[in-house]
Amino acid sequence: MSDRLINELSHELLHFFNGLSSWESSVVRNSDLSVSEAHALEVLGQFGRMNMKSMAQKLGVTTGTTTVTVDRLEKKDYARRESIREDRRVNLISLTEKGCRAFDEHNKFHLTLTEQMISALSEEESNRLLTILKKINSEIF
Amino acid sequence: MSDRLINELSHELLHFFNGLSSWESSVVRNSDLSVSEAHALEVLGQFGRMNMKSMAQKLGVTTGTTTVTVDRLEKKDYARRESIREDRRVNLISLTEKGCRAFDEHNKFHLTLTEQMISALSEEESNRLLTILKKINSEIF
DNA sequence: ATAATATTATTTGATATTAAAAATATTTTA
DNA sequence: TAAAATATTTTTAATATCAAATAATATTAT
Repeated sequence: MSDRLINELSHELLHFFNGLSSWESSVVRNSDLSVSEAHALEVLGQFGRMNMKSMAQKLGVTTGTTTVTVDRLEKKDYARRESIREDRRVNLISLTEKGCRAFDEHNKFHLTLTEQMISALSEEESNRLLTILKKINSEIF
Repeated sequence: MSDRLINELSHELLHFFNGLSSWESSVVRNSDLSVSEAHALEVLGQFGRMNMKSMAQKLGVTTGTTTVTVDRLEKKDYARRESIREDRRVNLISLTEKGCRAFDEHNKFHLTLTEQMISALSEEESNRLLTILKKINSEIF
């Protein structure tokens, strides 16, 4: 594979990633949530109710850290803990009404950004991008 | 533009972004640097010597935060401050030898990831991805 | 059934990181 | 030169993180 392609692509990917990052953090800054709280909200919104351990795994942090994050989300009424009969050690975490609304709201920002991107591309290119991302996501991430 | 395309693309973009994020943070965790230090190193490596203000802008944080980050990079001998005659308020920040090596090292990781992505795609798709990213980067980010 | 082991979540103590405000230093401009 | 603008540092308070210890509960082996 040509070095030129690798280098250029790496450079554009970095630019793209940095663009997404600063866009995301400006959205979060304008919200009621900290970065880690927002991340937790996304995970809960996307994957639904889950216990602390798998939440910690999805977030890539320890369960201790997750406990603190969930405490804060609970205090702000974005999430709740529920215990289950089958295993009294376990807490299932899920979004409250308010949490769901915040997740939807956040999602709208994502959709808006996606629309912006699409409008910079032809319809054919947009479809190609979708195909390409699906491949990369399923094979690498 | 079709809702289906927007939704799917948004979803894949989020997945892609999360994949990149956790990949990046695992690389950083295995290094001598914190996330913000690594970010600063990237900016300095990519854009070269600059003053605190423009560095803060590139990083998307305040100059106060940047001062602290540069302090740490300086202490670890990754970066240095240089003053200039023309304006004694100004410090120009640049990478040391060690900083340059770390930047190159970090860059190698990026190239490796890029190669992985390319190997999941056909040559045509890789070129298409480059074209698409260039468009998005120049028009949106 | 009991004892040993494993799992899940929380708490604690120590650092690291961050943003924002206040203080200081310097340059530019009127 | 005095005032305004700019750049930086310091300080403060909030947040984030981890590792280790603890508590509660489940599971497994004897």
